[in-house]
This record gives sequence, C-alpha cells and structure tokens, in this order.
Amino acid sequence: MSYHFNEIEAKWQKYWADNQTFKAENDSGKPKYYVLDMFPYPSGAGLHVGHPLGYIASDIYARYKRHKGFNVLHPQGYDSFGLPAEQYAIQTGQHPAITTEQNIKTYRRQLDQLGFSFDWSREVRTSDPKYYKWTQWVFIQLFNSWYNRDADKAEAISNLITLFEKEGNATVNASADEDVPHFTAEDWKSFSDSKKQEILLKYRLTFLSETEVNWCPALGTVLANDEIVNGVSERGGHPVIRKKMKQWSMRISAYAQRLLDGLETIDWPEPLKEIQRNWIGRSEGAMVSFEVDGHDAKIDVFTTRPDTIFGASFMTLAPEHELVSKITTPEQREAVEAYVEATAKRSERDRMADVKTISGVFTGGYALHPFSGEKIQIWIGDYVLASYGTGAVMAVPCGDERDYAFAKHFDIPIPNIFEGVDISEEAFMDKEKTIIANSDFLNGLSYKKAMKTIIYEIEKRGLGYGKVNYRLRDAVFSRQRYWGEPFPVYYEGGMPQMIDSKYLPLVLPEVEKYLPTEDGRPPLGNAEVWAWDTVSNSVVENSKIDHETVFPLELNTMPGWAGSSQYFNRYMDAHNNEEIFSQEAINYWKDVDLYIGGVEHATGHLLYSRFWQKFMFDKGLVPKDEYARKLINQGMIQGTSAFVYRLNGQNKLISKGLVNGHDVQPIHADVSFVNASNELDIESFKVWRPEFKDAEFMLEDGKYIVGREVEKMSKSKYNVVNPDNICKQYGADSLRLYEMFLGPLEQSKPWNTAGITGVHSFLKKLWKLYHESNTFRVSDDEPTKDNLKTLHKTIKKVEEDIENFSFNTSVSSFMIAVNELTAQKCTSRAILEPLLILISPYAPHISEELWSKLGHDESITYARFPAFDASQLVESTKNYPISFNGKMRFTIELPLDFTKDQIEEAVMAHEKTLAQLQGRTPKKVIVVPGKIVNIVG
RNA sequence: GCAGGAAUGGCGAAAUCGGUAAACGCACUCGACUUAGAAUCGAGAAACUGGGAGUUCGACCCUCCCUUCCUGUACCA
Repeated sequence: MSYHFNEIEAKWQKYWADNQTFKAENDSGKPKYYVLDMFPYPSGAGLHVGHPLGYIASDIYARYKRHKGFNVLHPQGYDSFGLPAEQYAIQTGQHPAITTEQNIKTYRRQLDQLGFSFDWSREVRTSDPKYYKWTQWVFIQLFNSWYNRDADKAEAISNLITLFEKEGNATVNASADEDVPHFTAEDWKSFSDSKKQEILLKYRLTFLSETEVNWCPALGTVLANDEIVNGVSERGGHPVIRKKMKQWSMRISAYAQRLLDGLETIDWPEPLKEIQRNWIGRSEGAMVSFEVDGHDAKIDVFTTRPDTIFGASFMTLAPEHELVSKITTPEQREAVEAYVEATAKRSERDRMADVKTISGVFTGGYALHPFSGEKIQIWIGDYVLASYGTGAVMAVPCGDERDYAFAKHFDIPIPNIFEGVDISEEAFMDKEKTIIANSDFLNGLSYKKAMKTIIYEIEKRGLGYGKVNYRLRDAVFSRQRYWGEPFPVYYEGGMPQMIDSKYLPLVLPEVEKYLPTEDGRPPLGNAEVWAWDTVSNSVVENSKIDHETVFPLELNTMPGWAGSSQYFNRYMDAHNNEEIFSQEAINYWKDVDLYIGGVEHATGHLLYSRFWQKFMFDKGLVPKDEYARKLINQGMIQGTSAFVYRLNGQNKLISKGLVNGHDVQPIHADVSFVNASNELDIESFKVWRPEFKDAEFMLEDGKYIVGREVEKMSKSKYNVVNPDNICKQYGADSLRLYEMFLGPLEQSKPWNTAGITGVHSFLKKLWKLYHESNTFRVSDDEPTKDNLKTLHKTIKKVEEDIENFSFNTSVSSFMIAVNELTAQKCTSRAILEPLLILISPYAPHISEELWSKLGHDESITYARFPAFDASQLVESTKNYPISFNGKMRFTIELPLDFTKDQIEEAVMAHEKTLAQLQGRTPKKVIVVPGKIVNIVG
C-alpha cells in the first residue's frame, strides 16, 4: 500500500470537523493555553504559500501543547471590513458583504485543506453585526471615560462631572485637549447643557476634534499622506488642500507612558518593541514661554535642550502657527502671506521629504529672550511642523543642525555658548562633551547639570516647566468609507450623543452608491434610512429628521483597526449576546500565551490593541493590562522569480549560460514553467506569451536555463505559488513540513518549490517504515538499544526545538530518525508509536492515519507526548578530537570516565600523536574531558 | 542621517558553553533497477564561516574597525 496523501488528508479533515476534535471548553481541569494568529483580511486573491507560514507554526505549537496536556484555545476568524471590498463595490455595485462572503469561503477552504487545528466554533468576523455590536460598545465606553493622571487610569466621565460640580477643573489632572478653559464649580453650574457637553468632549477618551486633514474636493474624500504625490491626489491628479474637519479621535496619547512601560513586561521581539518605542517617541525637556515684543502674546516652545537657551538667537514658527498673522509687520505681510499660502499647498509628507531646501520668511516681529531680555527675530519656516510640539521652536543655531543651516542661509547671528568648541563650520551637538559658556549662571556646567539648573530656574521664574513630550499623537478614528463599523452616534444640536448600548448593534445601512456624495459627505450620506428616532430607539428614514426626537446619525465609519483591537478577547466567549465576554470566560483564559503574526502591524494593530486592552483593564473588564505575553513575528516568504533573456531588438531568447556579454533584456517567466533544474518548459511558455510563439530559443546542452532572482511574492512578478496546487501534488503534510524546513521562523526566506521533494520523500519513507511490501507491519518486538537511542534523542531534540520555536531543525531530526530506524529495520511498536506523536504536530494527517492503523480508535490529538529518558543516551566512550595548535588532526576513542591525566597519557602515547609531533616536545597540552584535546607547541 | 537585524558550499540551512564547521534537504556527478521517463535504492564531489585586527591553548561564536544587504523611521525642536 502506498502513501495516498490526498485520500488520507481529506479523510482526517472530515473526521476532525465531524468530531469537533479541536473545540476548546471554557472550563477544564487542565491548564489553559491560548495560541493566537493574526486573523486575515479575506482578499479576493486567496492565499499564496507565504500566508500560512505563521499559521503552520502556531498550529504545531497548539498541537504540541495538546499532547502536553493543556486545554488549548486556538481560534481563527476574519478581519473582514476593509478597502478592497469597498473599491470592488464602487466599480461593480456589488455589495461588499457579498464579496466578503465569497472571499471568506475561499479562505476557509484553503485553510481547511492545510489541516489546521482551529476551533471554528468560535469564529468571529469583524463585519458581522453580532461582532461589531461590541466594537461599538467599546467605543461608547471610551466616550464615557476620561483619563485621570493622578490615578493614572481611565475613569467614568460621571466622576469628572462630580468633580466639576464640587471644585471646578482647577484641581483636575487629566489628559485633555490643550484649549480647556479654567472654570470654578459655580461657573460649571451656570453653564448651559451644550456648553457642558462641549467641555466634557475635551476630556473624553474618544472625542470629536478639528483635525487637519488632506482634503481632495474633486474626490470628495480625505486622503492619507501616501495617497498624495506632489501636492495632487495619486488617483486622478486632483488638487489637495489642508483642511480642518471634525473627526473622531482616540486619546491614545493619555496612555503613552503606560504603553512604553508595558513593553518591559512582555516577551515580544526586541526590534518590534524598538519600533513601538520610537513611535511613542518620548523626549524630555522643557516648555518655555517667550514674550512677543510689543504684543500681548506669548510663544510657547518645547525644547529638549533648554540648557542651550542662551544660544537662542531667533525663533521659528510653523507657517500655520496661530500667531503668525498677528505678529507680522506691514512691511513683511506680503512675503509672509505668500509663503503661508505656498506651504498650505504642500502635504506634510511632501514638506518632510524635501529636507534640502531651506526656506523661510522673517515676520518682522521680535520675541524677548526670557533670560537676557534681548530682542530676537521671529521667522516662519516650513521645517517647523505645526503638528509636533507647539509648532514653534527656539532656534539655537550653534547647537542644532537645522537651526544652524537656517541661520547661515539667512545670515542670522550664531552665538557660541560652548566652551572650547569651534562652530564656524557646523553645529555642535555632542551632549556628553558639552560645557556651557556665555550663559550667565549656566557657565561651566555640563549638559546634565545645566539641564537641572535651567529647568529649576525656568520653573522658579514662571517661564515654563520641565516636560516630557511624546511623539505619539491621538489617533484619528473617522474614515469617509462605507465598509466599516458605523459609529453608534447621532447629533443633537451639533453635539454627539451615544445610542444606548441596549439598542446595539447599529447596523450599516443600505446605500445606492458607495462613493462619497456630490456635496462631499461620506458614503453613508447616500443612505436614505439613516436617522435615529429617540422615541422608538430605532433607525428611521432621513425624512423624519425633526431635530426634536429624530436626529441625523454619524456618517463616518470606524477605521480598520477598530475591529481588530479586541477580537482576541472576544474569541474567549465569541457568541455571547449579553456581554462582550463573560467574566468567567475572561478570567479562565485571561490572556494570549502565544501570538504569531507579522511585524508590519507594529505601529498599527499591535499598538492600538494594547491601548484598548489597557483601557479595558482600567474599567475592570479584563484581568491583564497586556493581552499577549509572547509574540513572534514570522518572516516573509519571498518569491523566486524566473527570467528569460531576450537579445535586445531581436526575437531571440538566449539561455542564461549564454548571456555573458550580450545586450539582453530580462523578462519574467511564470515560475510554474520552470523545473527543479531551472529548465524552462518552452512550449508552455510560448502558449503563455504568444508574442514569443515564433521566437528563436538559443539553448545550452539542449535546454533553456532561466535566471533566478529573489523578489517579493507578487502577481506582477509571476512568482506566486498557490498552496492549492502544492496540496494536490504533494499534500498538506508535505507543505507544512516544507514551510517549516525552509529556515528559521522569524527569518525572511525565498520559496522554491523544487525543494519540496525532499520532505515529500521523507513522508514516503515514514510511511514505508510502518509497512512491508504493501502491508502494514508493526511488531511487538522489544526495541533494540539503537532503536531506543534514536527515539530518545529525537524526543529530546524535538521537544527543545518546539519550545524554542526552532521548527526547521525538528524536521531535520525527523529525517534523521526515520533514516536511522529504516537502517535499523525497526518494526517495534514501542518505538513507532511514540515517534508518530512527535511528528503529529507537523504532519497531522499521516500521523492520524498510521495511528489508527496501529489500532487506536481515537484521534492522536490528545495522546500524551512521549517522555524523554536520558538514560537511553548515556555513552561510555568519546571520540576525542585531537588538535595541534588548535587544528584538528585526528580522533581517538577513549572511555568517558578517564581523568584528565589518563586522557593526556593515552593521547601522548598514541602512535598518531607521535607521528604528528615527529619528536618535538609540546609546550603545553590542554585537556577538556568530554570535549577535546589540544596540543600546543 | 538615526535605529534595529543580517552576512556560513551552487541554493535553503545546521552547529546548548568559545572545543571535530557545513548536520538535514535541494541541485550536481556516477552507479543499480526499468523498454523509457518518473519513482526508488546505493555511492560521491564540493566549500574553512563578508574583509581586517585583537583576546584565547583554541573564535562562525567575544571585543574593535571596515564593507555589503535587509527592515523600520525621520526637518521630532
């Protein structure tokens, strides 16, 4: 009987589904273990071989943990809101829900055929109203919360109201908008309701704010920075302007420090942590106020180098800075206005990309140096960004590269405040070597001492205060899209109101067109039934809007990361319609033990979800403030593109070996026409590219050899490999083994289908080990010493490998074990049974089949992982490498229990040693028992 | 520019502690079986770890310098 992998795999996939083999219970005597994958966006293209890499790894780990006696939660779902389905809808009019449903079917079929041990009973889809009900619910919780910096946690907004009623906002230490006015308890009570709402909005963790966005009037939508090229839209080339729009934002900045600190408590890859640290961008320094000469105005700046304040010889404001028009003198007005207008036309990204050009305009206004009282010029320049810090800098040209270049360019004085440093050519920025000079009370101080002194002085004189600044900005949460979660929000007198949680979900309305409306409102503006009736608590026709009891609903939808910010908790209790999850479920599963996914989500999903978790923790909804203890980033699988070479200007394709020196143009060939020896199937190639039907092929040794190059796997490079074909030809077990065998999980590595025959023939050998001339044969013979040695060395290696996520080396060990056992002609059940359990996480189908042939009625899934017995590996002798001056020359076999002296004696007396020494006397003999002998001299 | 990571045969890679470099597999060569191909079985060749210096009895591994590549990020004040 030969190895019919297609039948075997289909059989066991059905068995697992029918028997719900992988269904996890929320309660068990076993210890829990939660293995999570980043759920996929179901794209229309389906999976290529690169996608399942992480899923295979997590599946191996999940299956291993089941063998080890854990109650394993290993769920899967779909991040099914998103742009591609919407764009398809715009083009074809097909509802994104239909597209999404079809794509999910394809994904499910492809995932199933790989034999993953997912508990599909817990599947979630972010676009399912039953699921996004809870996304909306979390949004409402955020709306009803504020961040108390004193308690360092989120609290109910009702607490804040109580505080306001008692003592106004003077004592409230909150993360809030910058422009909150000061008020007393009396003031508060005298405020109108809408005034109160307006103020509270400045404190809520999700809030409406005027955000500057890239608005494209022609397309009627907001564009992301990377959708703009040279100031016009990438799509269509329409002009884009910077415009303020009311948008929902998330006050993630309130959590900046906790997001930073939390990184120290979790086992995530260091590079990923570093990306998050940079993104959060903590910097310490001071806020300092500069008076404006002749105006009742102050310019606040944030600086990380307040120690260099005496070197400040001018100030630069962002062109958008609110004081610009106020302080500009009549003589300078024309130039300033022209500059401001020119800047407004460029996107922030454009401005940042263009770092070489120095530009700016003098406003004519002067600031007063807070310490020296000297007048210093105020300039505007687009190197200062409105969105970072205060949008203004104190320029210290001697200590900052950009200020230096600016000062040189516009001939502004560059006073030197560093002792013994020449600044005639460039700015001096080495903090370690800094000794301050020409700076009054700071003279002679080092960077550290000067920092302390100056901050103390700034605070004492009321000029400002020491401050920690974060680069992390509040996250804009509104999208002008159709295919996303609707906000559970309606507007009463312009103020947002939350729909009561008990009427959720607020289901996405039907629309005729998925584009923005002609007057520039988001796609939901096309909906005719999109108003909230506060009496019936239901969605009603827009025509009923009377602003008395029926109000318009929010037209924006939530961004892609909304649905992925809490899905890992929802899996714990996926079908609960009463709560987001029960306390029993969350307290049982607690958190994710192992999370596997791509590093590309470092500053998106992986940061936002940590923020939501911390908020949920503050609200007492979850027991852990970090949701994933350990995270692994799997590497990318790249494609191995194939090239044919066309002689320039001729219809002639020459084989790679003949290219040398010729002027050729490489052309991608589809990798499916190339065999393991890089030989091109010319006939298939001609059918595929008819323009080469009559081309002349110049061969070497009768073959056309293609060139190879590693590139990103993508359709346009014709190097995409579909797992469906691999499964058909070699089986899922081969694919799983091969993806692991390719190299370390975290590393990027190229795919090359040719190599799969190696693991495939391993599976055939494994099958043969249990068969003799086509019949299943396993004996009850006592295993030999060698059998046991092979088995136990494999147990040890595989167990260590899995624990270290070194799956590639396990596959090697399996090959070695099967090669050895075949050579030993082992048929012993005592060996062949545990061997299957070792292999089963990697190649579950063949393992199940052989396991059942061994006479087991139940799945191998819960069979106990074999115990390693060290005594089986004890050796009595060691083949000692004998080195001369560090170079190994030969080996001598000696008993392991020899002492150092015995070893030295035996080695020195050995004929090979004498021959090597040729009568010389060595200076020294190094003996490391159990390792090596090195003879020096 | 800054930060993080990497460099080992023709290719993917392996090497708990500094101790026999290249396990395992692909490709390659030869042989067996076969009408032939595929498959299978057997045998084999290959290369001293990007370059340079240092520490050491001994360095892929530790230290310093340099080169190249990948990833992230940037007028961040």
